[in-house]
Amino acid sequence: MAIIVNKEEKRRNIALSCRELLLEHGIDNLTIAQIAETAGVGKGTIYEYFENKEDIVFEIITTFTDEHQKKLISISQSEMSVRDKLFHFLYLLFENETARKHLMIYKEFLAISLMHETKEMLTFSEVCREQFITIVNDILRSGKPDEFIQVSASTFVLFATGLVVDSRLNTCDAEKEIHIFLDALFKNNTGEK
Amino acid sequence: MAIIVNKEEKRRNIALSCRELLLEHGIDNLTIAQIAETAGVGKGTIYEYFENKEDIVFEIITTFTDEHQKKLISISQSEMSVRDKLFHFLYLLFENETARKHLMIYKEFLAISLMHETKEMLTFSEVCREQFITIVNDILRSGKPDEFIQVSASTFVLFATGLVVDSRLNTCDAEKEIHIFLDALFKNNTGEK
DNA sequence: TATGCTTGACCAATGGTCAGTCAAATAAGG
DNA sequence: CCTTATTTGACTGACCATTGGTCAAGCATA
Repeated sequence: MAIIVNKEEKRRNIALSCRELLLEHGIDNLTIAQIAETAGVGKGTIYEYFENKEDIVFEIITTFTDEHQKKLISISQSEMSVRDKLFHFLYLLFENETARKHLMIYKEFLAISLMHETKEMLTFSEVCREQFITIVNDILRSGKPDEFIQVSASTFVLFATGLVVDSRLNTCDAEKEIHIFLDALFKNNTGEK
Repeated sequence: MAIIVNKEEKRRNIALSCRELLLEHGIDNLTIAQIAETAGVGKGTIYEYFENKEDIVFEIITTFTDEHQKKLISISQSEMSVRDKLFHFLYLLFENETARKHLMIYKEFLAISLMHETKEMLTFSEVCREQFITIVNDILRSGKPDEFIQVSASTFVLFATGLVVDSRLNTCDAEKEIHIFLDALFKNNTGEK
């Protein structure tokens, strides 16, 4: 017999070694040749571990979303008020330069996912959505009675998606829009007419 | 002198002749060769009237969005209640097979726009967003006093964008989500705690 | 004839393939 | 236990097909 490599691990390692490359070039300007070179393997080897280009990009993006999820959960479990938690949940992708790079990657992932609705893409997106909804529900339930607001987590997540997409426009200031959204929710909740 | 053609008109005609082609194949599986053949011109001619592939797709999509805008305005000017207007505003892209095809096109436009943030794309998206906001504001203002709800038009449009994107997922039932969203807005408005 | 529209052969870039090579582990032979 | 042969999975990069985009030549009309 010959060498047996851990396919999963190597797959992950190739992905990890190309994170910076993806941040620098964006999905569309990333070539397989670059990926192979950066990972230090031949072009053919890439196709030993990945189905196609999407598959690689997908794996790299997963390394980012894993990080993002952890941060969201840490926000959910923090000691902030419900409103502050919700704000940071939404604002996490905008709060600094690094976050904005991740936002860019996430937008490009959405782009691919919208254009080629492959089964893997959809499944992954569904899982992410479910996780987001779970986290928002945790946040909503974590509040004291006077912090209770009446809004479905799924509505919240839809707003978040819209924010990611439309934040590319100059006329859409993410921070401002989040505050407007939250103001509406919390103001309506005070019972005023 | 030789023939002088109306560039704008020919551009538009090429776009119009390729609407079905786009609906059938989707953006990514649409080739310039197909476009040229369908439009009945040589491949080189395409580049006489369009900068690049995006530019063509963009023009075709414009023929769809123009239609969509008109329908939205007609909803805005109808005699429905504010809630019904808002519902149809959001549900317009989901209500039948034809609409869903347009939805598909719009999603692919978003995909392109997210991946290549060219100046033209952004400008076009900004204009659309402004128009949507104007229409929603018209709807909100058209209500009788007892229909008044406190929500910013931009929040509404962000939700709409999120809905377009996430509607590709099985776990996101557009009609249901719209009702949940509107329920929250109109329920909160009754002043209950 | 002059002008400018039209064309399709051609080019470059790139995602993906595959026949061949390499090297480690095992088997066989002494 | 050492040496050699063999097997087999990993790896490679030249090559292929597709396709977006170019351009020199041709064509038709005023």
